[in-house]
Amino acid sequence: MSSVTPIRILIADDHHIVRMGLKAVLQLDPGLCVVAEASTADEAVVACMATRPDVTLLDVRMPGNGLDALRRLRTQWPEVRVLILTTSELEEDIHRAVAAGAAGYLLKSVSPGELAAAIRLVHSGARWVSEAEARKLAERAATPGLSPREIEVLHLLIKGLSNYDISTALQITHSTAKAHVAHILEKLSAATRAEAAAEALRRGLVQPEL
Amino acid sequence: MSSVTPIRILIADDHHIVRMGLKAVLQLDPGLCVVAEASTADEAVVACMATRPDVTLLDVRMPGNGLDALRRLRTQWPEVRVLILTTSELEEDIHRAVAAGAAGYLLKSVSPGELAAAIRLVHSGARWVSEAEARKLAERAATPGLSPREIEVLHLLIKGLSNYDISTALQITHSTAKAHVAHILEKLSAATRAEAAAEALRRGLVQPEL
DNA sequence: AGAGCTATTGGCCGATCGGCTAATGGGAAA
DNA sequence: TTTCCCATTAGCCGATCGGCCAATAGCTCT
Repeated sequence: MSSVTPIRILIADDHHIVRMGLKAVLQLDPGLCVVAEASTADEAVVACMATRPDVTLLDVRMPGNGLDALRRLRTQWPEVRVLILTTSELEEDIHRAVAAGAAGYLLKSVSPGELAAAIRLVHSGARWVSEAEARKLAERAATPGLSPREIEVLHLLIKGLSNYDISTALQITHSTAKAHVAHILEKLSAATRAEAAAEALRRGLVQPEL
Repeated sequence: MSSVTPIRILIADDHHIVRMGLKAVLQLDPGLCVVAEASTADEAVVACMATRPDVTLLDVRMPGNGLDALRRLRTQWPEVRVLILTTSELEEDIHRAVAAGAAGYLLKSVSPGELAAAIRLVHSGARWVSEAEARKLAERAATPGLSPREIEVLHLLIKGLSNYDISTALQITHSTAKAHVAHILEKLSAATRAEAAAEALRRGLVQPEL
């Protein structure tokens, strides 16, 4: 029926293999048309602004930070419809993406049929977050977020610093460091700092560095 | 020159998109030929034994455990040449794969050219591990591994259990639990259990559950 | 037969943790 | 303005941690 104007799609993913796979999958559907590709966050912004696709498939984990690209796009072109397509199942990634205005969130394990359906949904103005990810979103929404200062403390805690060492590093008092750690434990529902460290990594609140 | 017999390849990956991408990339090279596909570990074993490909591209992270599939293949057919192609950069995954007899280890961010080159290398009998992963392998080899019992303790430690709670859970003495934790801290070069937890997750020694 | 690793247990001790209560000040939201 | 969150500081106290030394026993490798 609506075979007149295919949906114009931009693919933004740093994996060459994935880009090829997406093109192969999408070109099987006559209602879809890949109009541009990008392999970095910067390229994605440029390509999106230049070609003005109907839907952008974006990986949040890519060189230059895909999430930043999403934010930049939404700032300059609020009507842009970005469908996140990634392998990250971290609560934090899902939450940040949706908070930044993503129109949908899909894992790369998605089947071609579901992908096409999600693209059409997003193009029609709806939002689409896959079931498992939506559940994580709900969980995340129910728990309080850590303050920026607490995230700082969390980083040091994970490096194995004691409360005293943390207080020295942040130029605050031992009492204050203790208070931050206590808040972190409470917000993460952790009994010990070891559990808090594991939980923070599981949620994606901090990135394991190096 | 050697255009007579193309290298026969099996693709084992649970992502439909990736399988499509690999086929698209590999079919551009006349010296390569995809003869079969699998989307689970079991399928991979069956397909590999049935088609006897020259090289198998295998993702270690797939339903049914890709590593197990590798081990089963190597047991039944020791000459099998398996090239791991995955997104996992965890030291533990790399180490286990190579220890299980993988002929190579590549990340999915690999370029088509490098992929083809690696396939040819592996087919010729050589091993190929990408540079960054080889470095991690070397680091890993230099550090002592945790004993099975220590891994057990590690799991409980990450859940936030105290030494006493660990001793109760494992039906051992407080002293023994303390000793295990002390060994864990030493082997992971961690000053505290929080750092040990983070390091263990970073290396992939334990999987964040749920 | 030693050497080495693992699992186990015991005790001592100072440092650190985590819970508790309480207070101040700034900024933001209602 | 009142309320709420955040960052900050303070003290007390029992529980826990992490380092240290020492010992027994089983297993494997040499």
